[in-house]
Amino acid sequence: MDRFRGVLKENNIKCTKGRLSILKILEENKEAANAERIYEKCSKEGVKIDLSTVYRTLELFEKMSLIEKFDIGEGKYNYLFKEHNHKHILHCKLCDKNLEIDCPMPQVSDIIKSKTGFVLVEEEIKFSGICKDCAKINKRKEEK
Amino acid sequence: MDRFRGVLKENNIKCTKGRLSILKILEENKEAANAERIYEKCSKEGVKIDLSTVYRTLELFEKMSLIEKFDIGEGKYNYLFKEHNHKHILHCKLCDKNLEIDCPMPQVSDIIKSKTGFVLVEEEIKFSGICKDCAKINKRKEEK
DNA sequence: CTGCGTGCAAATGCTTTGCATATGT
DNA sequence: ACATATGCAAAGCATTTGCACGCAG
Repeated sequence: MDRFRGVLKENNIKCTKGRLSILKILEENKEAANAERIYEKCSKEGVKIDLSTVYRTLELFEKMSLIEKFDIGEGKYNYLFKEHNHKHILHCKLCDKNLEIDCPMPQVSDIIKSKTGFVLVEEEIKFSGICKDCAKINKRKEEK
Repeated sequence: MDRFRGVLKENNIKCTKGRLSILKILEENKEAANAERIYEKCSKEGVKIDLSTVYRTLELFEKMSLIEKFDIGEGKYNYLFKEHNHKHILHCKLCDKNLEIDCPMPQVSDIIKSKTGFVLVEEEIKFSGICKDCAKINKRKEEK
């Protein structure tokens, strides 16, 4: 349990029972969970906490890069402890610049799962396109 | 303009000024648009219509498979005229069954665009995983 | 002791729905 | 004429925010 205290201290986050409990729950969870689910788990562990506090805590953890928040559609979000996160490269076809983004697959994966019950275990993706800056330049050319 | 009347008739949808206008706007739009944007375009064309009617019309068109509704996160949706829609195969690694889904890339694309300004123009994806039925069987095995 | 964290209630923003009226066929 | 489409206002729902009080450092 002191491990979690340490994590919070390292990130200059004040220790409170709620935050410790949420951190623990997130760390133990392999799968992404939503605020409600985390709220319920807190209750089960006897930690009385308000749902709004759960949201605020998750927001804080995300800002501190302890977890990743991802949008699963319908205005809902899941939260996942950062551990095996990986990135993707967006390669601009015009300027050859590379831009790094968090892997968007957890979202796709969750969407597909909720709609079809299909669980993705493997995927290969290659992204390429046109970056913001090049898009601007392109637009200017078109306007001439 | 009669083209649109025809489309509605074919689908047994009553013709109203609002529906015609929305169908026209959708057909002319290359990019996916949200209800608000469609509502604004109606107004610009002098078609007075309520936002709730726009939503109901979009819901109807989607049910009739004239358009595709896709979730772009934050509880928001975009609508796209069906024309160049393509599908993907989900291949189950356990039973070898194939499941067809609408390409999830428009969503990913819109999400990436809104967050980074990067416009995807090309992607290669290969999905494989475990289908609903096999997941069930697997679970049963684990429980033993 | 002081500022940050919290509970509670109310607000938000997009979308959906109920109901009385208007409109297409 | 009759069912169905529409406008208006109000409800839904996950998430966010304002405010007064409470607790960690």
